[in-house]
Amino acid sequence: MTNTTLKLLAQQLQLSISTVSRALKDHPDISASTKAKVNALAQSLDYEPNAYAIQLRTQNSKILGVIVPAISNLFYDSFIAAVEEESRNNGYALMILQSSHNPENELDNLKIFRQNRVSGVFACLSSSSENLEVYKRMNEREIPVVFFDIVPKDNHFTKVRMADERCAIMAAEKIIKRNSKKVLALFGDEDLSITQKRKSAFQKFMQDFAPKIHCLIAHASSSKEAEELMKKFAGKIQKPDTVFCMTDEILIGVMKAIQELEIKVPSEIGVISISNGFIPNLYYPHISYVETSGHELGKLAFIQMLANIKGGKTLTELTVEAKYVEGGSM
Amino acid sequence: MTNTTLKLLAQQLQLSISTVSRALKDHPDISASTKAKVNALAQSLDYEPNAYAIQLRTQNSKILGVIVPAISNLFYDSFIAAVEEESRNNGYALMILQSSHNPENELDNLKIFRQNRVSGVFACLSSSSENLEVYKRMNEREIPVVFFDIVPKDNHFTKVRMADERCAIMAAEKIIKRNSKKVLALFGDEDLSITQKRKSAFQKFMQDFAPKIHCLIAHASSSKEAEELMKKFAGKIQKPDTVFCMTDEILIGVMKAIQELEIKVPSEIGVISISNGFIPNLYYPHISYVETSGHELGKLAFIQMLANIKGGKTLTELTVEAKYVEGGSM
DNA sequence: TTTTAAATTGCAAACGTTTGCGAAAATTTT
DNA sequence: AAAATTTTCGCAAACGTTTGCAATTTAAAA
Repeated sequence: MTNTTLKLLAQQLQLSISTVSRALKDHPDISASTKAKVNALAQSLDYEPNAYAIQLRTQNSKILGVIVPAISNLFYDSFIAAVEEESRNNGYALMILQSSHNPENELDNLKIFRQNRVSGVFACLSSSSENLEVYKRMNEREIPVVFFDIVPKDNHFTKVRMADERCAIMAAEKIIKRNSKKVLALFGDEDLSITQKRKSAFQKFMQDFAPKIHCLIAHASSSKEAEELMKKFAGKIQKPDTVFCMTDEILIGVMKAIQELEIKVPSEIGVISISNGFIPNLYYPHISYVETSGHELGKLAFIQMLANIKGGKTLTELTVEAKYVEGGSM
Repeated sequence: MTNTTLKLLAQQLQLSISTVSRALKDHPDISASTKAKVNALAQSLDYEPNAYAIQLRTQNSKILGVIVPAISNLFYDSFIAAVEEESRNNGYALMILQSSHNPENELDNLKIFRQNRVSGVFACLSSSSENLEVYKRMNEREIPVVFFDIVPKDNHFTKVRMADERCAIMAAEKIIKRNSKKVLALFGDEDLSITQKRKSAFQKFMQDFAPKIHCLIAHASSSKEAEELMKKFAGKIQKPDTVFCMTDEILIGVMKAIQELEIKVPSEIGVISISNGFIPNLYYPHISYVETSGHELGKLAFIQMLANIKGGKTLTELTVEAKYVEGGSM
């Protein structure tokens, strides 16, 4: 069965295509009676405008692209969910592609976006040492790009991210309040900018406000590594009394070790993490965490995108504030 | 900066648009020398075909739609990830929308898909008692629909899902092998078809092969409910020695209760679940589970989609097999 | 050299919209 | 009743492709 088109409607009504088109969008030039007729027929033939034709004609796709390293990820999926929601409410549809942490895929994805003439793209870099040429090219073509989470240092771009420094500092505050003596602080991959930010803020704050607390800093680039680090340090004579986990991934590893070694939380060890809350709430007691909401970030990103699309360039770096959520682990 | 078009290339090369078009797609009619010239210029002006124009002309969008109840979900996101991967490898782009468990959103989403003339849609029903009219309308318009996971009973549609009965039976087998005396079996929302399938298969198998095992059946429609049920039954005089969790959601609740009550796994209680593995592996010991892979399902769904697009109708219900993954909880 | 065949390219229509502008019809003003 | 105005509508071009067919050029055969 062939789709109903303006042409078809026009023929059946003995009207011109342009009249039908205008009638359907309630153009003042068209009389109420014709509008009624047109709408009625359109309804009954369930006419649905062909998005391609519209986009071709208007050069405005009403489609936004999203690139994430991986869709199945507790943080990104809530980001996506938020962006999707906002998009739908604003008449945009979403095209989502994942780079699988592979810069090559990222290029392919961007190509698809360009070919589909998306109105804008949300991008999370798949690696820190990224070639930003492509993104510059997007900007040249006047396709706004809003970076989120893992953003380039270059400030020719619009960026939204969590207030990473604040997150780390809030966690540090709690650790100090708890009267910890020895803390194990586990961070992620060393050359991720997010790691650097969180780590340096954390270290500085601890240094400045509680120089007596003994701080063990270590990096783990996987859950497994975090688990092993935790086991290693828990085996030492002077065990840490608090452990700080920079991400969910690390928390997962740490908790595995804690469960296996049957260490009591919070009496034997305090645990605090930065997370969106899903993982921390899986355990008993719930793990206390500084909340980084993918959802909030998504909403902020969307606002930025809209601003970019509408009003030309707004090159800023925005952050969303975090808050501390008390579990029972501290 | 305006986008490069065939027209522009043609002008610069003093060729006709059609020649340029053919040259770019390596049409045999065009001489090698012109092809070279055209390609060179296209390259340097980085020409990228306008997908809308192509789609308008060819009536073939190369875009697939996906509707899930929620993107941020451990099962669906791996499904999406798989479909995305396959799609990209086959030259399709993905448009993903979520219904947020709201049939009204589902309708909106389908509308967007129709307007974008997607080549096909993967759909997971947002509620069991769904009005399938819209989907029939999709089929009338020759837009293939492949249902996954939560599928309609009506068999006018192509469906892929987990082999739910087999999953439940495999779990039951393990429970019997373990010499359980009293098992608590927790299922999800009672009127979901997936619940019905898993439950009836489970019950029948237990009845047939181990009628002496005392089976407590209960339903929980949230993690919280599962937690409370678990606590309730663990408080009884005759505690269950094995608990079966139909989904991740239920497992999460059960594990919270188990951790809180400090019940030892597996010595005091055995735990088995149906899951994709992420949640079960968060605990120590790892929870044994029957694996339902969103990834596998995604791949199967994509194959079905391709078949539908290419070769007309193939109305079948396919299932992907499950396998048992030993953790340390049984 | 002429005829025939093959290789190479261009013309023009079509896909389904939107929109500036002009034309016709209906209404109001002189 | 004629002129001026307003309301209502249609024409046609444009967006960037693809593709059947015709036209031209080149090479091969007679």
